[in-house]
Amino acid sequence: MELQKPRGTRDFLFDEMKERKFVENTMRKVFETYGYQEIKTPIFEDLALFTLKSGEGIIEEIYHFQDKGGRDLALRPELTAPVARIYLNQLQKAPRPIKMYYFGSCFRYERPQAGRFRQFWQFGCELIGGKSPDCEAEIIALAAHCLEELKLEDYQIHLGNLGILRGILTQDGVSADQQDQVMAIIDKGEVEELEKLLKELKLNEESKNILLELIGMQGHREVIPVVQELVKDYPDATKSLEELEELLVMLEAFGFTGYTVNLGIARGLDYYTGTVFEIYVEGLGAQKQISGGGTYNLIEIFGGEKVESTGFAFGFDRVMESLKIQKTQTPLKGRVDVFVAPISTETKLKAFEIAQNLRKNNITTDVELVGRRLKKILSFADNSGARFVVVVGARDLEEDKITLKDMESGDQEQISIENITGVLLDRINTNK
RNA sequence: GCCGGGGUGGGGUAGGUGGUUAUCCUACGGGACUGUGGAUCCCGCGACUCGGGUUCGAAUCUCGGCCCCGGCCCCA
Repeated sequence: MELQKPRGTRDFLFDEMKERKFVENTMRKVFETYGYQEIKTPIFEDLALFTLKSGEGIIEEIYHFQDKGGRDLALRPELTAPVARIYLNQLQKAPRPIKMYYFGSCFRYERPQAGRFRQFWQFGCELIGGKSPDCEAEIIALAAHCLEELKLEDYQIHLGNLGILRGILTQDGVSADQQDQVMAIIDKGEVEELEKLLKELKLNEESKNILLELIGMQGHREVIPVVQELVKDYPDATKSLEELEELLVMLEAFGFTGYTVNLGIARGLDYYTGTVFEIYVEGLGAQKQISGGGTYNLIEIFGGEKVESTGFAFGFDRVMESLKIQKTQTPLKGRVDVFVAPISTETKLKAFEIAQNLRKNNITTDVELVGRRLKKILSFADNSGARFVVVVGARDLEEDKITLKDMESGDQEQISIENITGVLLDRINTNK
């Protein structure tokens, strides 16, 4: 094998592409139902767009290069930053809230493993300039709606609010930088290490215990009063908790109650502020998360005026994998509905004419281009998934007719050329 | 960057203690069958991941690269 695709990339063949397109189109439909409009941003951007947000360390994981003008560019590792850039460049004065969605591939220089590739796709959205928790409720409902529409069965949507943990830390005088450290460890779920760090930060004993209790807290509505009691002496945390409670009430109105409240969600990113959520599917290997999002403050980091935004993205490849392991069927259509088969070279031109006529009537049609004998054509047509074959032979043509063969039943009949389109449209539509 | 398991025709595989022409299934092309498919039979096409080493001789043993699978790190 001389020519290989780069490490961590994939080719998608016909059937897989059909499945991916089905999922893509389903998501598109749902996002648009909620009033989102699609945007497309460049595959590469200034490297600075990504380092600004995530620090220089991230360069290790970015495909970056210099172009011939010496500009430092990068293949985008994610889509939130480009969307924030678009907002700053062109949409600051657009009527709010702004709802946009995107679908595109991102690139990260990482070691490939289950559910992790060097080129991968994200399908997501951003809602800029709305109000929490209203936006969050709608977005979570949207995410759940997508999965429902895709008929994915087993998944868990976990909700949390970073303001609760941060509220406690702030009140105890833990600086923002130190808080980020704490959140990072919570995100990893390493309790012992967390205790160690909290001791170093000289957090008071009571706050420490509350914090440790909170991050293990998971459940439905009933955890709210429990948390309320725990944080009652922390006004900021209490305020965030109220926001979370409000979110749950709103979610009910949006018709979604299948969530798990999980205060241990921290997200790896520093710019998330309040509500966060993640969606998990079991059995995906080390990468069980198929989606994540929340409310963040990225635009301010980029130097814009403070405007709240909420967003989330599906790891598209992981959604595909989830559907696969849960054996969810996506409809697979054949390549064409009709195959036009000339019996000999004498009838070839007539066959082209007929095929073209069908196509102009929106019937997916293939016509023999290899000059094979009829037997082979029928076999090939069958493999193509064609439901009908139009056999074009000299004998029929003398009467201005063709033979229409139904590949499922094997039945065939003579039909006059002028009626083919009508007959086929009729049968294809009633057969659906 | 680290650890473990792998890599044989287009796809799926057998062989692995070194030794003739590398097995089988499938797909593909042609024919038996010059206007009727998914059946049968015949023929054909086509592979040891790459490079070095050991050896009279390597798909097989050995070292390294590349790639795949899984895990660690990381995960915007």
